[in-house]
Amino acid sequence: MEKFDDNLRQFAGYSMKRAMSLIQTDVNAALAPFELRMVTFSALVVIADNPGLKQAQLADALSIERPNLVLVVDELERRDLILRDRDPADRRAYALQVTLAGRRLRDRAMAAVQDHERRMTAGLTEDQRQALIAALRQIEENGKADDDSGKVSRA
Amino acid sequence: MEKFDDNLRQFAGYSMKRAMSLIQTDVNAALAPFELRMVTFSALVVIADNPGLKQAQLADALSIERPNLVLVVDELERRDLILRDRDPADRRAYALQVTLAGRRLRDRAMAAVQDHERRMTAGLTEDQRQALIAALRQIEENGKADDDSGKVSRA
DNA sequence: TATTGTTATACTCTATAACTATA
DNA sequence: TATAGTTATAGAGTATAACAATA
Repeated sequence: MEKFDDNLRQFAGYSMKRAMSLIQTDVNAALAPFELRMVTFSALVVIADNPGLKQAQLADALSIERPNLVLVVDELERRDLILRDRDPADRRAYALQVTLAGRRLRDRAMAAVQDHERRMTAGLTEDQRQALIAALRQIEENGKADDDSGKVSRA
Repeated sequence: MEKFDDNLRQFAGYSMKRAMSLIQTDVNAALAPFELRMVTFSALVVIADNPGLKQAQLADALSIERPNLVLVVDELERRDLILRDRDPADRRAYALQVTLAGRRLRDRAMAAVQDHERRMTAGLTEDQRQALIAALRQIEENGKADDDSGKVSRA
């Protein structure tokens, strides 16, 4: 049963949209006990791994627009998980730092997300999981290349 | 450069979100000449492949909520790409049918989406592309199973 | 002039409750 | 009472323009 969409299943994007929707639901449930969402978790991890990062750099790393990042950083700062140090060399910019509480929450959330990953990729071998991630990165590279060439030809 | 998010790259969901965002942009650009979006294209294809389908069945097949499907079907009907036949056996329901114009537009849009698929999966062998789709379907099954068990234990 | 962070805003996607007409 | 389609609405997520402070 449920083969109404057979013709769409030839497209990676179609299955990806469906898989992504379920992953989003599952990871948000996994992060709910920590009052984190996918984007706040991602920001927390990247800040912890890259002390002194500026907001613009973080937005670029996570591929989100700067205005949308402001509320994410606000939320992490309000909960004392990170702090906004002033960059002495450039007083416009913040140097983002994780706090001890932030590091501890990240560790617990990271374990929960790893559980989530194991749940969602159950039935795949580790090789298959790595091949999946590699294929997704290839698509990302292809998409970025198209994006760039579009920008260049428009410019 | 740009390895700020190395720690997040171990998660399929993280790379998937990034790949999906670029796919969405690219497929919408590919469908723009036909004034279709991903969801209207998908609905058109499934209706064409399953004449007489009811809206509730279509919503279920595409995993979108019934209220959100209404505007999608409205749009396709307004453009005379599909029509809403009344089901004589159940006067509450519509039997959705593709029109000749709808079939023709679907054919042209399908070719454009196949081009898009080739562009986005460039650099992958056909085996790798098929493995990607299989892995995504496995994740979808895992996510559905979790979803269901959640519902059961809550019920 | 250009850039950092910010505000305001708008548009899409998604989810739920409640209605109507039929069953 | 349950279901098909609909309406209204609210919440995310995402994108752009424009501003103040600083470079």
